Amino acid sequence: MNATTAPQPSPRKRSRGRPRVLERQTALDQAVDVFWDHGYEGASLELLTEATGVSRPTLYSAFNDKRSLFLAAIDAYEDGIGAEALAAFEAESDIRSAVHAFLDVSARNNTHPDHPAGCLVACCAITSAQTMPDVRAKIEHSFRRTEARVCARFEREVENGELSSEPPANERAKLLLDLMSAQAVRARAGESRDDLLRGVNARAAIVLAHMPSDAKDKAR
Amino acid sequence: MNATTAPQPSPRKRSRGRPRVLERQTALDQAVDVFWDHGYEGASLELLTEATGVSRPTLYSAFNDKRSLFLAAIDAYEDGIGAEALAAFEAESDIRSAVHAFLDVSARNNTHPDHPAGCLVACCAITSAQTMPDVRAKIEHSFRRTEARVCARFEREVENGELSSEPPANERAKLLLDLMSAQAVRARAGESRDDLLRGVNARAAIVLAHMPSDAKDKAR
DNA sequence: CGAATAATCTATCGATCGGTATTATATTAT
DNA sequence: ATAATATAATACCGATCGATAGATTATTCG
Repeated sequence: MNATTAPQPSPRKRSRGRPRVLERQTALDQAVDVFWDHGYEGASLELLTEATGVSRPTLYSAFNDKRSLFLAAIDAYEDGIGAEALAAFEAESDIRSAVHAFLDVSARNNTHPDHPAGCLVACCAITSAQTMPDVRAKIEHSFRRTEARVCARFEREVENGELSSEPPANERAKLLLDLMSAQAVRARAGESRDDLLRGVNARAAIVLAHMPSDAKDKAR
Repeated sequence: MNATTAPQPSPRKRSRGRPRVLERQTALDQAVDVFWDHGYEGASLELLTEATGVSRPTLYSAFNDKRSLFLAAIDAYEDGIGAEALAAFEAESDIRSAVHAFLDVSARNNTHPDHPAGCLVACCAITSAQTMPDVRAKIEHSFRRTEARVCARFEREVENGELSSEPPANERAKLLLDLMSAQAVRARAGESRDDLLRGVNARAAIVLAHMPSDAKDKAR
């Protein structure tokens, strides 16, 4: 769970003044789609207020400025859509199903009709990584975390004898994340949902295959 | 070779008026770095004129507007830095060396100290793919082309008996491009040149390995 | 009922955006 | 020289940028 900005008590305490109409999470979800479509620089306050349905000052009272809103939107994405692939991965008991589910959910989210193509993090925030150090740190942390969780699972499966110890679990985890990133790029470049889904089986097989990291191994 | 805008006769004909100081290719190379750093929306005319060293109207006389300049910059990138990995791939006679060179050059370009991190196409233009259809088309075309060239080479190697026919050459090609995209994302997310280069051997081995696309194949 | 409080919106800020009309400058042709 | 021509820079355009001051509205407390 991320806590970049102040929390919002769930059963909101009846307080004195005018009742709040801005629902933080809802507004964030709308903002996510705007940033996802246009990137940070391309997401104007006009687009953001239009999408969230609240005025500029209301948005600024909840989030400090556009930059903070962007960071909060990245968190919201990572806690929501961005977390689904890993959740699906961890929900499967069979490692083959788990890898498949990870890529399948990822592919579907990258081409979901209700959202922009690709991945907010891999396709949009990544652009801002060069100029906004905290965005880069956020992306790096997110990748590291997912990779660590996947790696841990792979290590368990090696112990269970379900996965070969070669290549090492951490390399296998890196590979799975690489293929996730690549799917996002492909989706953003226009690859259709069907095409992407057709590739899931092959990608899952690659991740699960026994592939010695020793480059001298014969390929023929 | 791309020809989005008017060509510039190489031994420029001595013409009547004031001699031209703007060197199209040089200006484009500078513009590439600005877009690469800031993305399309973040690359202001002020940054672009500062980088190219010419004034706004001069830039507009050579390229029609910011959008056209961006498209031309993408072309310049693809014809230059973006073409190096494929060139290195095709320059190697041994397929193992070729795959390694492709990933190695790609990794080095993604972390070159003289340029922004990552890849202009995969990390910056990709953001604009959602809002600028011709950018998306350009990316798609570029990917397709590289993939086709790699695929053709793989097919030849299968005929030569240097590569197994399973997985099919086109899947192997897709995989190599996926790993290239993933390297770009990783570089942009902050992965160091050394870390990236350390992964090249493993990635090359994955591409070269015999990995049946049949998902039922045992992974243990 | 006011008074106090809190959240909202209208209207507007200066700065910067992409883009251009105009003028200045450097060359060749006559 | 002077005219013709081509390129470049100065200065500025309206529009939009992110951000905010101040007025407005809706609620609770006394």
